[in-house]
Amino acid sequence: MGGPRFEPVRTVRAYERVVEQVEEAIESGALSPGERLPSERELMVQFSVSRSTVREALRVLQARGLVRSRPGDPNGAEVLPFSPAALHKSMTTLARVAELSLAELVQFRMVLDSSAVLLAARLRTDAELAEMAAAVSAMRDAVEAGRDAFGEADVVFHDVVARASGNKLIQICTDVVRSIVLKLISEKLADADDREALMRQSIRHHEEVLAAVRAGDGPLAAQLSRKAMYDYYAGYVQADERSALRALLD
Amino acid sequence: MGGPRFEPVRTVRAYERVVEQVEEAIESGALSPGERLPSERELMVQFSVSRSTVREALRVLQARGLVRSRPGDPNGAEVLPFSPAALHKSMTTLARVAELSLAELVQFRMVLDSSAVLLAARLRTDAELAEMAAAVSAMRDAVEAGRDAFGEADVVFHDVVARASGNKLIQICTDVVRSIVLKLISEKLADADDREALMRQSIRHHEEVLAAVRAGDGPLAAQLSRKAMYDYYAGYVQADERSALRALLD
DNA sequence: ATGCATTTGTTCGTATGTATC
DNA sequence: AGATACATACGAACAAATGCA
Repeated sequence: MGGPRFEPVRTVRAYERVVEQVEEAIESGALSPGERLPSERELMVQFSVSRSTVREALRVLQARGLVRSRPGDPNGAEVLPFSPAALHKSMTTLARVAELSLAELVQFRMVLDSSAVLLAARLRTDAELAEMAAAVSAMRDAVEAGRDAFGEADVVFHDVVARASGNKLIQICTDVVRSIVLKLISEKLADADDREALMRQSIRHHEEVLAAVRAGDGPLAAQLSRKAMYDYYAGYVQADERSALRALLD
Repeated sequence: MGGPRFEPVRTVRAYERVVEQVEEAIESGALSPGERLPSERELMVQFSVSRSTVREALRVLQARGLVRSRPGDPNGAEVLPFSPAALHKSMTTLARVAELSLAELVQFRMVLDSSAVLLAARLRTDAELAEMAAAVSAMRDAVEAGRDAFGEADVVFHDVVARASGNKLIQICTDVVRSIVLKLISEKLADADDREALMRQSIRHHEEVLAAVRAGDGPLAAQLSRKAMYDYYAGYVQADERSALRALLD
């Protein structure tokens, strides 16, 4: 018994070894955003692989949002600054192939947004509070202005709240999930005949949340936030899924 | 003024068009998990592109977790069932390049886990409740048994709770973020000299949460869950970041 | 502003190891 | 065991695009 415990040898493709090394260099900070990778021909020398292999590796790194290469650029592929694009892509794919329902996405938003506003109520700066107030004010102006302006001001409000939460992960996920939800119901949003009533109700809700944040009452702000999102989106989710959303209300 | 609003022409690479079409086929359900793509040679005919272009497209699809190709497989690339691997990968990358702190990750776990338990308290089935109880029981047995057994039983408990929440997105994100956190502190976890005391405290907390779930008291269960996670992880996060964690406690 | 050299995007051909029948 | 079809990997070539002198 005992003896050396051999591990199964997984054949690792050549392009993967290239990806691993470059990825490690980027994530460890040895390569910073804005810097350039060597040219493809230079890489094939350094890694002792063919150009095809180098290119397959670059495609993977590009798909992960780490680099970008342009034809003719004599400087080689560019190391990109962080972007949630890759996360966005994989979560969008997830939503489709895992067949996430609109209710699940909205519920997730309720969780994230209410948590963000709970934290923001306790951690926000005065400057951030002013930004939130300005966003709500912009929402009021937008009721009669343009059709897009209202949605944009709404996004700004939630962005400021997410930022004020102090948690970058919450901020990023909030942004990603919101854009997925908005894309899913973008067509329905347009032809709502009671659009103006919905907007005025939404503004009222935002004012209440803002007041709670100003007062530093996190739990109240969170509760109001969940209620506001429920009221705004409940009409778009199937009736039999609304109960799951209501389970988050107090 | 006015006139047609021209859009900038972005040159789209050949391999991208291939990716788009295959991706669309998979996400729309035209291609189901287990099914096979045509062979590379067949694909180059159908898309009228070269072998290299086909291969670059396949690498991207593989990086997104949609297909897998093996050498010698006479059937061509396999369409994979959904897996959160791609989401896991991009969130791990995010954690490194966006320099997420342990505190932010733990805070995110507190948000997700407490929301899951809140929902589970209201939506769980009796069978799921029994699974949770069994997991806590396994944690008790594991205190003296193995060192890994405790952690595994703990994972099982939270998995059941996440599943009982009825929200697949919460379930997946909970799983992804937990594995990232555990990886970050895996080395520290081993050499805690007061390990047994921590385990007994954790079991006590889990029993309380379980009781609240059984009683259907969601808010209480959520509150206990946040407190439990704070007590368990606070020692690992930097002192100046603990206040952000406490902002989530009531 | 105009070439020029270099790089990427893409194609084609070939050789090799491997899985399946 | 052999034949077949496949993916992996290499190398050479051409077109298009870019940056620089």
